[in-house]
Amino acid sequence: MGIADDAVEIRAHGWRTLAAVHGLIDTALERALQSEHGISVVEYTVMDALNRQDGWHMRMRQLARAAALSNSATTRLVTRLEDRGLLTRILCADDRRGIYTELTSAGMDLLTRARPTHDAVLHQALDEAARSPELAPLVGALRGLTPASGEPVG
Amino acid sequence: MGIADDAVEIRAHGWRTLAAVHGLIDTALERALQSEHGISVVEYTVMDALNRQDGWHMRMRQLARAAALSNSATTRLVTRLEDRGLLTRILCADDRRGIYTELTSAGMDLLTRARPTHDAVLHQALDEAARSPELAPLVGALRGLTPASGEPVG
DNA sequence: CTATTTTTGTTGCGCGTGCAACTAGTGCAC
DNA sequence: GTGCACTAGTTGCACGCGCAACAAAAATAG
Repeated sequence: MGIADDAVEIRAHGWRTLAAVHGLIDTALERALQSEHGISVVEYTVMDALNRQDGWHMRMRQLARAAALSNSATTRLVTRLEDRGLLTRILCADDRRGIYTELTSAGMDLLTRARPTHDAVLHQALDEAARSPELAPLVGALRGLTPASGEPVG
Repeated sequence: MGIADDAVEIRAHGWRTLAAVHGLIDTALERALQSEHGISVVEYTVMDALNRQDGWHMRMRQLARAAALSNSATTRLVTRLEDRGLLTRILCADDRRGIYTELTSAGMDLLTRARPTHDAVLHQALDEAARSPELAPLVGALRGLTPASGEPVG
């Protein structure tokens, strides 16, 4: 096996590890957020992204990128949250194609209530992943990432 | 903001980054594998896991863990692949609850054809992720993981 | 041996998703 | 101005998913 083959295998291994850790955390968060607050992980992610803008609006397209969702899924997710009164659609005046979304106060309340659950479960899931010899290295690397570097994901 | 709050924020940031990279790669792989070989990422993952056992059987439960799937999803995924002649169910004699699964030669062929696509797209997606300042650190950390340490994910 | 609990895999069901096709609005060429 | 390409968001549709309930086999208790 040559150097090039090694690189391929390292990438594949890294991807398997990444997917495993992601699945572990995602499943844990999904169950906790769903049972305790009636929202899914993507819904939490979108609301958190909106709140992170601190009063700023976000377009559907940005939301789609922030949540790694397709356009259609984003449309329906926003519709769902709007029907529940957690956010509002705001037509943009200068570009009549664009639609801004904004958290309502009810949305912020729910987010505030859900955040402790989210953070606790995330903490717990990471610890559990770190207990697996296969996943521990990635979890360790994750802890080294600093929020300071780079731009927000959305 | 205290030290504890920093830890919470670092975890949340790491998780957002992880999810973003995962989504990027997963979407790219999904499109490529689906259009070029007619299989999904999970299907490829399962077949790859089976092949990795090198002639060994795997039980449904192991497959479920390896692919981060529920029991029901695993049942249907195996049924799908079996209907396409890519793998076979093998009843286990000593434990009549257990069901082993094994790749057929057709399954191995398809896997062999799909692997170059998978590896190339993975390479490309990682490079694209590395171009984002926000995601680059994690991609770099991923390259540092070595396949030698630890046990297989399943 | 019989009763209970646990494990393994399968099905009914509702729901969220991506893709493709579509409508509506913008920007550019000329 | 008119025509054309592009972007933003929505809808029809088929499909895979998780959850809960289930059947069957094994392990454990008495």
